[in-house]
Amino acid sequence: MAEGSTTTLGYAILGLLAREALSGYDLASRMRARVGFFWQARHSQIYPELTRLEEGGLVTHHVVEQSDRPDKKVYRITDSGFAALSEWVTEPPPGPRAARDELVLKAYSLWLAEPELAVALFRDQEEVHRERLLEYGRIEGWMEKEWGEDILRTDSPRFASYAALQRGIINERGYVEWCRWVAEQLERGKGGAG
Amino acid sequence: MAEGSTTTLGYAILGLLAREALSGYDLASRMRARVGFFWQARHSQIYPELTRLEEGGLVTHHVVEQSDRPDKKVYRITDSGFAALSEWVTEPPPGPRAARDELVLKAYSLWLAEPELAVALFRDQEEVHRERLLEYGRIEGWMEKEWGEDILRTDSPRFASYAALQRGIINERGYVEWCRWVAEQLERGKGGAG
DNA sequence: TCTAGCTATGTCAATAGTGACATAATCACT
DNA sequence: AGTGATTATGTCACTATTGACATAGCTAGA
Repeated sequence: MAEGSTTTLGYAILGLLAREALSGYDLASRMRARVGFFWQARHSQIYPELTRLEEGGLVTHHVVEQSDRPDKKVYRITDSGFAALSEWVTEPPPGPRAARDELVLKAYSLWLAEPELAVALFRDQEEVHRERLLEYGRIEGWMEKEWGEDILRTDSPRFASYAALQRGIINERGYVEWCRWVAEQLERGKGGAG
Repeated sequence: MAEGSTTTLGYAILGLLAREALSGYDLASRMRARVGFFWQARHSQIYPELTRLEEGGLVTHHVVEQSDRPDKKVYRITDSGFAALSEWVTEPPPGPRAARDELVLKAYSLWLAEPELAVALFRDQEEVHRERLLEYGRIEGWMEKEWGEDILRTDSPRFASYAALQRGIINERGYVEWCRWVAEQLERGKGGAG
């Protein structure tokens, strides 16, 4: 039970429920779209975690009957859940371990690759991240237009959403830059130096 | 035993063994230092994985007897291992799932935080990433000085190391920028807008 | 009526990763 | 002789995550 504490996934769920009450199904779609660019989870992870959170007293649920679609369990964060989340937010994240990135791992062995295939890979990834950057830019524009000054009101969830999005934008910008640089080196290279 | 394929961790290990023969212990320290900024693994994961790689015929080992310290098993990549690694390198990484980042997750719930504690967290993280950026910059300078033109020879492991490091540098630069921006918003904010 | 698709909730086996435990050789120092 | 650090290899229990399987209600269109 361990009242008042949970896993990182638990805090991700609480972070969403702190804004609005949601079903497991809705949480799963939020995890794909909204929060998905820095934390992901499948419904197979979410449903059991909701049970644990409820056992720990951090969320409660009630069944909502629907006529046009199947009934659902809507989960709501408790005072205890708010308290746990608020405490966790300012605790320093553990260790200096950086993120795992498979493309960088591939780059580390890139000297073994067929040059044409390597260029194709990085041009392709450049495009993937450029698309994602554009998508984030669209969301940013929407937030600025729809939310106005709220995005700078640091005690509002809108600021928090905007801040998280900024990390995504900066990250994708850097990723595009890197992919392009690698591709250019490979194109220029053709095996020889300068 | 599924000849010629392995897990991502397996390719990380092969990527190191493609450059030099190493013991499990040495691999573990490389995983902390060299490759550690984009892929990490404990020795408890590495030793079993080496066994699997050997069963799959991708690596072999021989025992090296040492007088000044305990004996060790030195692992060497096989032709089959080189082939598997070379193929994997240019395969597009799966899915569009971005990296998990706990600090961004915290940012998403930052509206619930004590403002002073939130500023402290992001100033602290800014410093952490600034330090890491400086460290990467030192390594970059060392590579450029020691390796010269080799870092642009795209069929050399030195280029591959340099390219992977570039991702780390760009990433940390962006991370520092973001932390600073968040901290500034929080300091300026004090709960009100603009 | 049948089908496809979306909403909705769950379980389960397998893989990936962490942290603790366990053992042992060797060296430097006290 | 004892202590602590480093090198060296391994196991084990637990947690985290994925992908497949399973079920079912409801709607819209062929």
